[in-house]
Amino acid sequence: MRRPTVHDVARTAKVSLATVDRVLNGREGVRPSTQTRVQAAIEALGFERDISAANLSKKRVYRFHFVLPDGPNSFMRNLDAEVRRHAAFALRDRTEISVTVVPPFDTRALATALNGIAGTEPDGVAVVASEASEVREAVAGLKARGIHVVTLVSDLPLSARSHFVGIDNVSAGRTAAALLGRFCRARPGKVVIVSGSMLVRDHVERRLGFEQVMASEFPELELLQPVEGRDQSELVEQKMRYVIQNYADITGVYNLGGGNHGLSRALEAIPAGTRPRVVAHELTTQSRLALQDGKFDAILHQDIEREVAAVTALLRAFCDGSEIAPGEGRVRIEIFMRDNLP
Amino acid sequence: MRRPTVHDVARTAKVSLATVDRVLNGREGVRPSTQTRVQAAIEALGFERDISAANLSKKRVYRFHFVLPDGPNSFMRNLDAEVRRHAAFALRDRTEISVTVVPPFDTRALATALNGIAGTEPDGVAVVASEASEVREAVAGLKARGIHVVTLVSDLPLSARSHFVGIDNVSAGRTAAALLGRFCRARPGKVVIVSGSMLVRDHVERRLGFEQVMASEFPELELLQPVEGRDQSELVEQKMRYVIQNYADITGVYNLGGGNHGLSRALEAIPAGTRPRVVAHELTTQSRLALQDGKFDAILHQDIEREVAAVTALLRAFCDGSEIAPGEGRVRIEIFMRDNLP
DNA sequence: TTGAAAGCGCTAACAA
DNA sequence: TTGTTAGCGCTTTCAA
Repeated sequence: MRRPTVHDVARTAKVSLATVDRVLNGREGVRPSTQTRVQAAIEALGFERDISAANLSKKRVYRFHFVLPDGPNSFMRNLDAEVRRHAAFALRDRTEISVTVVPPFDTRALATALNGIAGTEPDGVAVVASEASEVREAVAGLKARGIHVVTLVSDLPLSARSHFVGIDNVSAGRTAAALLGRFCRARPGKVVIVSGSMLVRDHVERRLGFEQVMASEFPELELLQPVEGRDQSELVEQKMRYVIQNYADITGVYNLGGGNHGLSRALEAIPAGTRPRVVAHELTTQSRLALQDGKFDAILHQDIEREVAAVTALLRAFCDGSEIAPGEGRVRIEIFMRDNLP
Repeated sequence: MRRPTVHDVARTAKVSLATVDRVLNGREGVRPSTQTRVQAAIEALGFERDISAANLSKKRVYRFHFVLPDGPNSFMRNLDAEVRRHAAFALRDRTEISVTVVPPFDTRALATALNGIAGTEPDGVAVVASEASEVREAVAGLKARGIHVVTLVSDLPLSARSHFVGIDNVSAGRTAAALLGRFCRARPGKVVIVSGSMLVRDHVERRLGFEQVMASEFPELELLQPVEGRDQSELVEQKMRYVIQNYADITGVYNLGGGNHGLSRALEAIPAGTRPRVVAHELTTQSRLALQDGKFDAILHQDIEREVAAVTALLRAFCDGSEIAPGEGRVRIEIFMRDNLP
């Protein structure tokens, strides 16, 4: 059975193609009675419009702009690379993607960048957000000009952003605690959190989740004051060396931000047999190595490919004014250990 | 800049559209010299064919058939449901999907079913394989008729199947051991493997991987003789009750097959505080409940949605004779704990 | 071996 | 308010 086309609908409703098209696209200039007739025909035939044919015909081009943090953070560099990879791919779907990078943890620079791209009039913007009112205002400005904004990886709630794409970071923190807590039960002691910056929401949320579960399920483990490494390997290494020197019974480490390489190096100060259990975030060259040589026990990961694909799908949907499936943009938290590395 | 179309290529190469199309699709009847001229034009313009326009034009219909195990196994029922859900979706891509179910662990019935669908002449077949020579022969028969076969979830190596879609099951077993071993370190004792059937390859491989890592990394944990539950809750429950009664120091359980609900019920015979750590497979209603109430510690999962999508993508690629990306069809092993449930 | 022309399902300018 | 018609980029007869 051939699936019904606009022609079938037109014939059944006894109207022309153009009228069917008007009804289909909710354009005006159709008498209500005709309207219902066409609707009835659509229902009766179970007609569903062929999206690719529609796109081909309207040769609409979507222009999206990504704003990502600059700097050496491997996760962000991977994200950047994936966006550019995806850009080539998206061209086939009439989607042009451009990218700007801005200094990390610099809310002023981020806001300026966002205000700047308004002038290029893209159809949509994706941004790795930092928490600040100036950033919120910039997002509001874009929205006011009819440019849809989606936050990526780190959210900006209570702003004009239309959607968030990323993992549930509270849940990620809780999962880290569930793992680390179980890993450490054999040897109770102190647990260290390494964070990047409390300026970005994903880090705040991970810490929150981690502390929730630690307190309720593993009260025998003592949490030390978090170490702020600003996602910089050198800083993380230096601060962790200090912590390691000052506390003998560190049994677990949760790095919820970047700088895995620094953490990995700092751990070398401890003899292999007595190192703490380690849970960290994002699978990168360095964290993979650490997993393989046994320095890290588990990595929580977000699937960048899915995220970038979700961003463009969402932005396209916003541009078309089409329905967003609930949970769209929510990416699962993946857990990698040495034996299930992809 | 507009992206180049077949018209541009034709104009540049000074040939007609039809000739460009012949070159593009590798059809014969083009003089080598013309061939190169067209190729040159394609290169020069950086032409890339618009796939959706091509599909629209050829209105080719792909007909794929899935053969899945019948029975109460929740994972298989979910798989079945996902295939049917995907079928509706795939229609938009001119892909018609049909499904047959066959009794589980019955290689004769499976072979008969495979031989039967050859008559309906589909373009491709996806099958959850069982290990048997009659099944291999049936696959060879399909292949001989030009019908591509992809194995799904459980593979059939050394057969005429063109590809496998699923997780790396050895790796899954290893991961289960890496988790369970770490979880059990606080309380050394005996570990039980619950399997479905050694007739299906995925179970064999999981067991292999699990035993590898247990032996090399956690020699202090003693593995009991595996319990065969044939993926049936009642059987798993009954056999596990027996094991629990006979061994006091069971510290870990790995269920690599179905019947999670039975396992869950059997565990209730043990006081909550002293229950073993449990790792199982596949997120279903029952295993989710067990995770939530703390009976299970972790679930290894395969993303059914991805798998079914990969199957159709692969079968389409085989039909079109197009390139298969290396690693295509390989699905990541996901780990779920209570706190990262989707 | 090559080309002209019709058509896939949908949209949009223009005419009525 | 409605209809006619010419495309979008590609494929595919059919004829040359």
